Amino acid sequence: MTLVQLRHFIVLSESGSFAKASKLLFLTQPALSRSIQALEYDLGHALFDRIGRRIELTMVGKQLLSRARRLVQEADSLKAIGRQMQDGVSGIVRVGLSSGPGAILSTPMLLHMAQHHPRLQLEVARGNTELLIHALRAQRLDAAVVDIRALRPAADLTVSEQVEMSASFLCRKGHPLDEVGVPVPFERLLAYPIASTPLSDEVARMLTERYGAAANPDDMVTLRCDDTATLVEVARSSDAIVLTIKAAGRDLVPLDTVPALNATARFGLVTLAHRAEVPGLRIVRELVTRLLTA
Amino acid sequence: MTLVQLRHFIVLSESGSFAKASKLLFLTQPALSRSIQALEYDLGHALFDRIGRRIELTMVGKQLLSRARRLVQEADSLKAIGRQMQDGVSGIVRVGLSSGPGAILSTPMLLHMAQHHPRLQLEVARGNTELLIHALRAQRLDAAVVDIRALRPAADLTVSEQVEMSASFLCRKGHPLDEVGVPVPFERLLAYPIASTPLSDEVARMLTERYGAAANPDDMVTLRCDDTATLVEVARSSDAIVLTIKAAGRDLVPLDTVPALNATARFGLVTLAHRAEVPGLRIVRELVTRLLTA
DNA sequence: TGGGCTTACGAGCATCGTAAAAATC
DNA sequence: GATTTTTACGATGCTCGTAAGCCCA
Repeated sequence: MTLVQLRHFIVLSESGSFAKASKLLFLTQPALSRSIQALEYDLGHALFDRIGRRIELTMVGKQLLSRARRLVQEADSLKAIGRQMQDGVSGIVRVGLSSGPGAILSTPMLLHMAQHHPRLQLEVARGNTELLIHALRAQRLDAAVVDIRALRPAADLTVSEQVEMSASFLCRKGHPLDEVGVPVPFERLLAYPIASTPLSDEVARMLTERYGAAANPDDMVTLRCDDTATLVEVARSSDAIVLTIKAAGRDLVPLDTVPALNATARFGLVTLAHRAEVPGLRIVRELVTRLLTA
Repeated sequence: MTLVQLRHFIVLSESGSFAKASKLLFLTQPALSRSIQALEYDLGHALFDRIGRRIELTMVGKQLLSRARRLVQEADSLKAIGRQMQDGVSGIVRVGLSSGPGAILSTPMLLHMAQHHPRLQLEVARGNTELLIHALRAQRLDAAVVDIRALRPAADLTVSEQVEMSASFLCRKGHPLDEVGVPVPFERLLAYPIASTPLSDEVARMLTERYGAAANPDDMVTLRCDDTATLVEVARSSDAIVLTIKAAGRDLVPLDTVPALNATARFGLVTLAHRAEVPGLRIVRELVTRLLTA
């Protein structure tokens, strides 16, 4: 018994003749004839009476027809669901965003989903990289977007959609240091509160090499917070200077420090290696790339 | 997407490895591997994560598994119902019995069904041959057991299970004519009431040829009734003599008339030609043969 | 005689099993 | 090195389409 045979059975019962049904099924008459014969043999009983040039459902055929209909319908539904999940237009995706990506992506991502993929559930988790990776490994997340420089390389993780974003010291418009076209010596920054997320050793090393011991984050940073968005808000409403990627605060002013900072952060989408992706992740993936490179 | 593939999917998800599943499915490992691959391709998404030598259901796989289970289960059920109807162990059979067969078959048939096929509905209709054949053509009966000599041959009717049964004049035990081993001249019968169902022209002709004009049923038969069982009961409780098949009244005594009657009735099971039988009819068919030849 | 279903036969396609390769532990 | 999955390849089997046969109006 085959799903194809059941489809033939159904169409034949509806069209009332092998000739018509075979056309509807894009088959030749003999092929349909054999298909029905095979089904009848398999079920152990004739489904149709061949009365001269007319056919008619047998008692058994009538009883089995309704069941065959339901079966085929469910098969179609199963396949449709499979394809739907492939498109990622429905289902659930759980994405973790670390501080920087969170500030840039959270709002536009949720917005985009609400507008363009109403049937796709998106769960955004915020947290530091270590926490997110742990959740990813525990399969409580499907993906995480983090600074991959803060990520210890691991064989069970795959990084994709990597984007490098330039970082800088940022201040509010109208800040005392906001003098257009005028480079600012690093020392002048220290007159203001410096805000930053916890920085990796790599970044700390770069800072001290460039600006001296005073740039050691342990000393330099006065406002430390996991959440970049909060830091940006602080810089926006005060004279505090925030060290972060420029894209996180587009309404803030990047300061031209001397020597130039020339720092970047490298964001990437981390998933478990050798694991099939949740279908909806395809959309998230594209979105992340688009939003970060915009 | 194939039912076979879905079965493979289910077994694989339960066994947890291609190797085990392939053994359970009586397949080689590569065959199973390809089957799953084909299904995954068809559904548009991986169903299993291949993690080293271990496999694990993907999110999509988990969602589709339950549906696949239900689908396969219903397919099995459909097939089972088909086969069950084939065996005829359930369903409904409507059989018409004319006078003679009714007397012999009604009770034992209903009894047998009640005892051995409790899930098979049997409807027994009694009536004369003409009435039964009409009901058969109108598809209000699935079969009729009648004297086929009283049946006008017709292309749309099929006769099977033909059995010839000897008929005789029967009287009760202890009847004045019941003298063991002593043949009875036909004329002596006429001293008693003669009971019979309406007889066909063929039988009438035979009677007059053998015993003379006095044997013309129109004159000879004094008790005429459609129902053989009733006639037998009359003969059982009176001196009436009944002309019918011996099997209809096993407790009655067949009379050795001179010349010998040597009459038979030819019973057969009539169905519509070119029509698939109701499944349960197989059992009825066997039962009729068995009861009539016993 | 024509329309409709079935049987016969050769071709194409899918699935299978065996064997070899790749990958993991 | 052993076990498990995947890929390669030749063989079997199934289903299809064309053509011929059969049957009923």
